[in-house]
Amino acid sequence: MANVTQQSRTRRRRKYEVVESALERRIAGLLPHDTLPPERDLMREFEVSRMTIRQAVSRLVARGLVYNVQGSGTFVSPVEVITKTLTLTGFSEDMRQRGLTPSSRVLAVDHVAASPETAARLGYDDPATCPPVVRLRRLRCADGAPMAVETVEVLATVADWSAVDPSGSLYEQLEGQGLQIVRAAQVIAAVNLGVEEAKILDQAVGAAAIRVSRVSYTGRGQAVEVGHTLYRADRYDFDIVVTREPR
Amino acid sequence: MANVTQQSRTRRRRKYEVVESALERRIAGLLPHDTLPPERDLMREFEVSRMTIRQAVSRLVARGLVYNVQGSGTFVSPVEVITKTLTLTGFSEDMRQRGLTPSSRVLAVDHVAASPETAARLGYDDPATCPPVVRLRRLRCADGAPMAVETVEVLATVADWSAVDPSGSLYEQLEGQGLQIVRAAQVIAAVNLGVEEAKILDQAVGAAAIRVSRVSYTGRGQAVEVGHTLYRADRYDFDIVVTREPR
DNA sequence: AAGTGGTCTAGACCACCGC
DNA sequence: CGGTGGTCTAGACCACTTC
Repeated sequence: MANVTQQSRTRRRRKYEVVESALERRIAGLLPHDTLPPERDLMREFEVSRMTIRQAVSRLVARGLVYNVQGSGTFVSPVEVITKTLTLTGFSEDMRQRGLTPSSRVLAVDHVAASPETAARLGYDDPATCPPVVRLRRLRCADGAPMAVETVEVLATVADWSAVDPSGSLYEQLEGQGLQIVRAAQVIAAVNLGVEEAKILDQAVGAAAIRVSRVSYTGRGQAVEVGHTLYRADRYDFDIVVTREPR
Repeated sequence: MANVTQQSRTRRRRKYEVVESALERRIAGLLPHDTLPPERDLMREFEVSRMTIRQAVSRLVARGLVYNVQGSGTFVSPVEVITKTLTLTGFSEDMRQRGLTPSSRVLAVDHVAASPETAARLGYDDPATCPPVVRLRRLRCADGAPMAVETVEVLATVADWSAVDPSGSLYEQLEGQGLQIVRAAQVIAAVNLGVEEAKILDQAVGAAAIRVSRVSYTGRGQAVEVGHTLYRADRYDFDIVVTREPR
């Protein structure tokens, strides 16, 4: 059967993953500012080295579940909401996280040459060297009501498009084909809706809207997707968590 | 002299910091997708253990300067812009990063009891138990022109307010007093400007604006500041980098 | 002084990539 | 197959907090 690089199913569970999820379950039963056992105790309990414990704990710190105080201990974070958003999600995943049901109406789907602007955003200095793109324009709805108008352009060469359903979650389908998008640069701006956009979104002309422009990259830093999404401001806001030091 | 917990000036330079900045300089002279030396070579070069090398490299990966490919090597990332924003910055720092000169006009500064809503956002279930706050409302300008209206409320108990200049960078001054804000939850929304706001920002009534609401936390997860900032949409956008997996 | 997390060493084996 | 990054061990000393 298929071609796609098979990522070994049921691969060995990393020890730090075992410790991490065990601690996560334990944290769920604790109160804010409760103390976790010292790392040296956890070593004995899980029968692993201290570095493995520290890797597990540091992942929990990065996720905001616990915090360290040097010379004192490791403690449960008081804010649980804080792990909300910061991760790259497509519209469908985003809506499901918010407890809404996503749906789509496909407005246009084309297989076209990349415009000079798109080519530039994808990192091609010379537009002629840029492969064609699949251009998809969709009205995205949540619980049946219009939420956003989205335009995405993906390098046609990175996926098997005959297997893609344009009304479903693009990110999830691309991931299923082995395309790993790891990072995206987004620009969030506020705009007043124009006549056409207002009509599509069932809003008044001039109503405020959130415009998110995006360039997505693989782990190797190759840009594979550009897009922009125009959200109804009365139904959508953008939750992020920012940190002072870069991790 | 002062009280503040003095964080040892000129503390010992960590070995991984030395390696990190040395590699950073080297990367600056390389091209995208160029190969970094293998970790075992770097061990010998810097005369440190492999774990120290890996810690330095992993920080560069987290910052987006390089990427790893298992079984192959470590390579220079093609996108340099990508380390732009994601870190928590105050207005002054933000503007300087964008190459603009920040200034302020103080509209109001009060020492008041926390409103029930503010107390709730700071994590106090019972407003009566919440300490008073210092409330500061400012017009923020960039290169002399209005950019944003900002309201911040900080727990009065966490700083020595007699030493704070309300027209300067609040975050930097609080940090100078030893108050470490590590993380903030932000909600970004688009709004249409009302009459009063429009006048202050020198915009038309109904013009789109970006509204950022924020709750800031220390490393221990204690909320110490709430605030919201209203930016002119024609002069400001919000650049962030999101990752697929939380670090 | 004792206990904690932070840094660091010098090894080892594994999983994966490219030849 | 050799070389690479990914994981893991069993220690050590340091910096800091708490008593």
